[in-house]
Amino acid sequence: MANAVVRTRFAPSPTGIMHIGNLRSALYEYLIARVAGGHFILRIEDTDRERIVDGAVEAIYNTLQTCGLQHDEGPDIGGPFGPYIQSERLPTYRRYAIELVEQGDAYPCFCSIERLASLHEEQVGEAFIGYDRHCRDIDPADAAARIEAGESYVIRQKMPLDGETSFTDAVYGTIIVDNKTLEDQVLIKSDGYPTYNFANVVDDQLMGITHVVRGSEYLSSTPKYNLLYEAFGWEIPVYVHLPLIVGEDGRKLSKRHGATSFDELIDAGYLPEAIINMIAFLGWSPGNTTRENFTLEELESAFTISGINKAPAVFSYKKLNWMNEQYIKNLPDDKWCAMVKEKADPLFEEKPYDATMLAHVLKERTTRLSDIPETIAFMVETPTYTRDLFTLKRAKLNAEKAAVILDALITDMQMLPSWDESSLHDLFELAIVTQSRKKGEIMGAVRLALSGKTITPGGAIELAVILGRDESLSRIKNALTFLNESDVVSEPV
RNA sequence: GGCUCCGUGGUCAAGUGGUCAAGACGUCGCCCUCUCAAGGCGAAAACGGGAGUUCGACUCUCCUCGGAGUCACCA
Repeated sequence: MANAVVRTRFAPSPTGIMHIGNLRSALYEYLIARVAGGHFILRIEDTDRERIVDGAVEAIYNTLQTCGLQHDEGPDIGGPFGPYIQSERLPTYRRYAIELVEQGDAYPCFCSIERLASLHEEQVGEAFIGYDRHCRDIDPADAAARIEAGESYVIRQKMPLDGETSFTDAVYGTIIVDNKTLEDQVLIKSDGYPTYNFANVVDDQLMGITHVVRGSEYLSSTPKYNLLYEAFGWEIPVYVHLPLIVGEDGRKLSKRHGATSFDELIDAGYLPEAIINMIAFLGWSPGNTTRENFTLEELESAFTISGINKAPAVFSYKKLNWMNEQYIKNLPDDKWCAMVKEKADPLFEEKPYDATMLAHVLKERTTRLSDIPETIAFMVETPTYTRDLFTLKRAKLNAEKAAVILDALITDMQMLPSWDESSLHDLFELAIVTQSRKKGEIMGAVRLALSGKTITPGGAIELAVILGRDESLSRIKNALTFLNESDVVSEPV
């Protein structure tokens, strides 16, 4: 095992959304393979025919691709150990199940669902004993005859009645359980499909999986899988159980905790790279550095199994926000500009605007892409002014002063040969001198007139560039009109 | 309830017998500043509890408390 090529697999069931817990499992599985120069396999576990959701498999492909978690083998690209969809491997599971029955490690069970249900009811309040092993000792010949007669049955694993089973997990260490706490679990269901409990063992073995990576919710059933490996005489893989991702209330993350699927996070305006970086650090840390921003590529060489933590981790949206801001700030300008345009174009419609400047201004002010429309809404709405708006305490600006300032400025602005950042900058700097005003007064007055908002992304010059000459001038004129007409009680300037 | 696991600031976490117990997010304050951000500086904030072992425990042992997971013909 030590010198074998590391092979890991991501084995989701196509039951709907890609939960971030699943995504993190996929990420760690991918990373453990990549770090060791091994292979990452995708396998679809669709053995529960009732829970299959249309389009779920496509969603899995899309998510993996969007995140850059490229698999080496899988249903869509094939590989030497296919098929990679469990529903296409039924004969294999049956063959192995029969082998187990023949060697006495499993048995057919004819108990009805109803009988099982009443069994559970009787056990309420009592210590768990599970299935009562009613069919465990049926004579093989009788059992064969009943199967022949068409009676419905399942195949159950025959657990040892005493002794204990132990195994060593790469993150949780050695775990020991009494065999008498193990139930004779179902291996093959009455519909002929295997259970996860059986299929995952058979497939992991047949597909040469060396490291079984999965959530810690499987920790307590792992001894049962090991008994299966032993019954077949197979080598037990390295187990890497991952701590749970929980919500703010400490419970297993679920829908009620907010956006918990990859798609929802994307819709909310988070970048895939930020999501990956974020979940990489949920339950893992590099240890020898305090750095927290790692790209997928960097993780591919930095990841370590020993850095995986045991305690459950709370998913923090606040930290995700910060992480997303970091990634936005590091985006190449052209790429960021395209993202901004995607959000801004529909708002501006036919109105012209300077997308480059808008992107520039938004780059250090955006937490989530989905926040952009609200942030820039004022740019496409006609500003409504109040005299209070023009009161800037620190710049010592008020409505009266603003009227004077803008009045003195508007002509020069109209005459400005080139409406660009440096020209506007020079014009305002000159005004500061000629009007003997402080920068805050001039800039503040213009910014307020252009936006109608006390808080704006960017300052006077940036807004003027974004809005363009016509819109800017029109807004300043409107502001001036308002200031003059509303100036009922004139105060000394 | 049985079994299994977990327990360092609000959150993510480093720490592997000797540290004034890192760092990050968030929070608060200051600086910068045409607003808001960004950025810079600084602050508050933790080893669940109790016994041991030891010259010395966050680190080892036991107990206890708390939390979680699991007990399906779901994965």
